[in-house]
Amino acid sequence: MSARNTGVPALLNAALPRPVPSDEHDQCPVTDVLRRIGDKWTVLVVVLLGQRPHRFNDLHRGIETISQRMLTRTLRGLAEDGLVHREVLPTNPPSVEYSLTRLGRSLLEPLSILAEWAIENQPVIAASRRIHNPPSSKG
Amino acid sequence: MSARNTGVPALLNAALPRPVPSDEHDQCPVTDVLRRIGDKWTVLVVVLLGQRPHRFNDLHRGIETISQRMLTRTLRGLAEDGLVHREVLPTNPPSVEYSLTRLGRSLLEPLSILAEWAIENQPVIAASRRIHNPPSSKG
DNA sequence: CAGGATCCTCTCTGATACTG
DNA sequence: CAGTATCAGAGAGGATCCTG
Repeated sequence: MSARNTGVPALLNAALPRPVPSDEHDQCPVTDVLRRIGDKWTVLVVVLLGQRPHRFNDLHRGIETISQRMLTRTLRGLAEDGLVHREVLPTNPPSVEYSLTRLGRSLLEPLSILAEWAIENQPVIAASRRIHNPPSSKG
Repeated sequence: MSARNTGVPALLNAALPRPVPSDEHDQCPVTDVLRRIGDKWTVLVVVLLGQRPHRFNDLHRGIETISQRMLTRTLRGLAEDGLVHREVLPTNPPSVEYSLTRLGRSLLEPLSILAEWAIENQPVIAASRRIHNPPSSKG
């Protein structure tokens, strides 16, 4: 019970002592990461690649509702950040294999913790939404 | 070294056994949470409220570059999900105090872990981006 | 003080068609 | 197979003006 029982984590508490860094917010690594994994498909792709490497159409079939365009963009963004490794295999026709880098795999841990929180508190959040968005206040 | 040394967290590994839940992805609580905190201001507001309760213009001044519109929307979303409590104080003119709920405070923990990861790996990510986005491949 | 209403811009996302 | 290019719609985000 060292850091587990800390109500307010030290890291977030120590930061932001000023009125408002303004442009510092744009360059904040936390904001940066959140905006990358906060899109529609990134996390799902990361999780799938966390299970095993995938080829492009392998992922495409694996997700079904994702468009090639978004899959391409998602993989591109992940590769650009060094979370995913893209390797062209010398087959015929050429195939491309995507896999998590060490950095990408390391993201799985904090992600799983957040996922655990989300799953655990889903009912509370859903209930709160129902209260604030009554289906219809009596008909 | 129970869960700390696990390369791939059990939670994420156990999930998604199927080809692709498709609509299940839209209702996934993890995706849901990520899309809420993945926007531009939510996390910053949560962190500020994690330090102490704030009034509306208190937050507005505290962030500076946020528009009233986005601050309103952000607080609204957070209150709707039950992460933030909105209380109208009987002052004249009326003031409104925002504070984290217990649910909101509980989010600080997983958030700080992700923040720690982001800060720790920021240099690697930035370096990867520079490699993939050369400022100009020589003239 | 704490917003609401309106207008505008940009990005995300998706559907479709085409290519090496 | 693994993409690229283009078009179109929805939502995020911001600026400005107005209100109780």
